[in-house]
Formats: sequence, structure tokens, C-alpha cells
Amino acid sequence: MSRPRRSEHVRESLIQAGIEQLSAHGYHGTGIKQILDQVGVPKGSFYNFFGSKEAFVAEIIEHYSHGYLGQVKEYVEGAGKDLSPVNQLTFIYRYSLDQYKQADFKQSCLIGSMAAEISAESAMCRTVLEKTLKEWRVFFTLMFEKAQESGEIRGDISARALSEAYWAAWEGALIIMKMSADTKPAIRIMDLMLQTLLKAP
Amino acid sequence: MSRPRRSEHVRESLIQAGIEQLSAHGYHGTGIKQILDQVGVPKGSFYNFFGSKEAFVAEIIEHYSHGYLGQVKEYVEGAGKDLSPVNQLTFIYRYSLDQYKQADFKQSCLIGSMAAEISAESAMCRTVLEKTLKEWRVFFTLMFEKAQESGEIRGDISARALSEAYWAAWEGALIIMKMSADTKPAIRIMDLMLQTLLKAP
DNA sequence: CATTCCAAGACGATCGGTCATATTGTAGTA
DNA sequence: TACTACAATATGACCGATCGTCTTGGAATG
Repeated sequence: MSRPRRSEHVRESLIQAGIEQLSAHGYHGTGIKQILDQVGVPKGSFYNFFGSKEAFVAEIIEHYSHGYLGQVKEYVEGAGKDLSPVNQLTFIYRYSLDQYKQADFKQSCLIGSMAAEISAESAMCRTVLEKTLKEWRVFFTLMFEKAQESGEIRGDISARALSEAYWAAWEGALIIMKMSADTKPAIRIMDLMLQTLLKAP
Repeated sequence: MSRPRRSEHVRESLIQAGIEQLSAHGYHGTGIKQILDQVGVPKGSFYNFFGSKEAFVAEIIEHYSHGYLGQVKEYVEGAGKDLSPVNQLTFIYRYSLDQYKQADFKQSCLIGSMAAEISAESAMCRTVLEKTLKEWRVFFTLMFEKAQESGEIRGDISARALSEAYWAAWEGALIIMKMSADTKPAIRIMDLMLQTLLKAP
């Protein structure tokens, strides 16, 4: 048997701290050291776990997206399974907005933030971001297909097109949330989308 | 007459260069020195023109927004004045997307980028961002009111609510544009918004 | 000369990243 | 079981570069 793998626990802690710091301060606003300090890991150890800051962030984006999407799917198939698709989606975005508000708007969707900041500068991160975007689109498309079948959502447009627009409205609503330091505009926007614009006639 | 006003031309150049650099690299990704170098102004001069980087950026956001909004209004009242409001809006966002594409997606809407990155960290910038958001909302509300009167856009929702959702979709579409390094998804989203979701029944 | 404006460069801090060294656990040998 | 040799890992000092800011001194104007 080989030497014990270098601590996966530490690695996981670094990713978790990275998610927090990156969400709050962005890519260029977050130093590696402040992440290491938060976990209590010495500077030199970082590059034993990750090849570079860029690779670290790329992995974080993927980890964050999978975790978030996993939670959402868990809700849909678990606690919210008796609700209609539209009511599920409503719960999800309201819950998320609540979380952001509780954090005093110091963080929001890491995917949108990273996309805005570095997708033009880091091909590695952009590739991961594009992949996660696709995964979310698949999920929302499924949701809208179900909602179309049940007659909640208009059926004259492909579920895929709807999901694209819905996600865009969501990310834009988060930007407005940050600008106004308030969830109300975002709630208005998302409610309008789900209950009126995308609704079956 | 007093000493020649300290060069307003230099000041203006710094703002212009700042817009370019901030659009491309974000707040924390842009150093003051690289802006100064682009204009050929020595490092020590910066604080003769601006009180701090934060104040500099706040002024840039305002300047950028006014310039952009001015261009848009000029188009609406000028070259595009014979088009319907919806066709005007379509031209505007397609033109903007074309510009971003030509810049290889290395820049996009500075308002959205700055909002995503620093509105939680800089109260000064957030205040300016909130003000510019309001100005854009007033403009779009006016556009949608006209479109409602002419029957292009559905009249069962307030123009203000529509403008909010439209702007959110726009900013979200730009994020998707960056992630996919492609304008097509953004065009699909905005077309869907204007020609279907917001259309009069 | 008095005053105002601008330029130069130093400031300490921090950036992402590297490296030689110390420490540790394992495998092999006896 | 005891010891050694070896390799994997942990570490923090260190690198050059750059960060935002400030002090200082000279130049130009009245």
C-alpha cells in the first residue's frame, strides 16, 4: 500500500473556503493567501493540491455548480415533489434570494459572477462555465417540459428556449439585486416571468 | 484668468482608458498603472485628478452610462426614428452585441460587470450603479409605453415591470454570451423576449 | 514671491508562484 | 522487530512584479 493520499479533507476545505471568498470578492479580488488563512493551511501547500489559481477556480466553479444543482434536484424530488413545476421553481428562486439577502448581498450566484469577470480572460474557466451552463439548461428544460405538459407553461415555444430566457432573467435579476441591495426587484422579475410571461395563455 | 485648469483633456482620456480597461478586466483586475500607461500619464499624477480608485471608478460608471444612454437616445430620435419601438430596441441590442463580438467578447456592459463585482464592496459605486439603473429603467419604460400604445407590446402589464424584466434578460443574456463566446444565444433570448414573451396577444 | 498644479518615485503590502529543506510514512532487509 | 533507504508530502522563506497610495520637490502661473 502506498503512502496515504494527501489529505482530501484539506483539499475539500480549501474548495469550500474558495467558494466563499470568490463569491464575496470575485476572482481578482480574492487572494490565495486569504483562502489558505481561512482554512489554516500554509502558503506553500496550495500548489500541492492545485496546479494554479486558475485551475483551482475552474474546479471550484464545477464543484459549486454541481453542489447547487444537486441541492435543487434533491428538493424537486424530495421536499417539493408534490408541488407543480412552476411552484417548485418559485420556491427555488425565492429560497436562493433569501440566502443571498441573509448574506447581506455579499455573495450570489458564483457562476454568473465568474462568467462576468473572467470568461474572457481564462479559457479554462470559460470552458467549465459553458459546461455548467449546459447542465443547468438541461435541468430547466426538463422542468419546463413538465410544466408544459401540465398546462402551466405556454407550449408554443420550445422548453429549451424558455429555459434559456429564464436563466438569463435570473442572472440579470441577481445583478439588479446587487445594485439595489434588495430582493424585491428580483422577486418582481422572476414572478413576472413565471406567472405571466411564460404562463400558458 | 487663473492657472489653466488642470488638463480636462487628460482627465477625459483617463476616464476613456478606464472604461476600456475596466470593461475588459474588471475592477480588481485593472491596475491604475495600466490605465495611466495607456494614456501616457505618469503614475504620480493620478491622485491629482481623482481622489481614489473607488471614486475614479464611480465616476467612470456614471460617465459610461450617460454616454451609452445618450447614444441610444440619439439613435431613437435620429437614425431610427421611423422604426417602431420594438424595432428600435431590436436594432439597439443587436448593434450592441455586434460591438461586443467585434471586441472578441473581451468587454460588454460595464454596468452589469461592475454591479456583479463590486456593488457589495463599494457603497460609493453601488449608489452610482443604482442611479444609472434607474435612468435606464426610465428610458426603457418610455419605450415600452410607446410600444404598448401602438399595440406592439402587451398592455396587461405595466411598462415599468416589463422594462425591469427586459433589462434583466439583457444582462443575463450578456453573461451567457460571455460564457459561450457567442452572440447567438443572446440573440435568441432577446428575440424571444421582444417578439414573443412581451408581444401583445 | 506666493500659490497652485503636476511629476517622480518611494512606500509597505500583497500578488501568484517557486524552491530547498524538513518531516513523515512506507517498503525492504536482516 | 529494528533499522535503513527512499519517496511522498508539508512548509515557509523567498522571488519579481504589481497593488493603491502618499510624500516630496520642481515647474509654471499670478
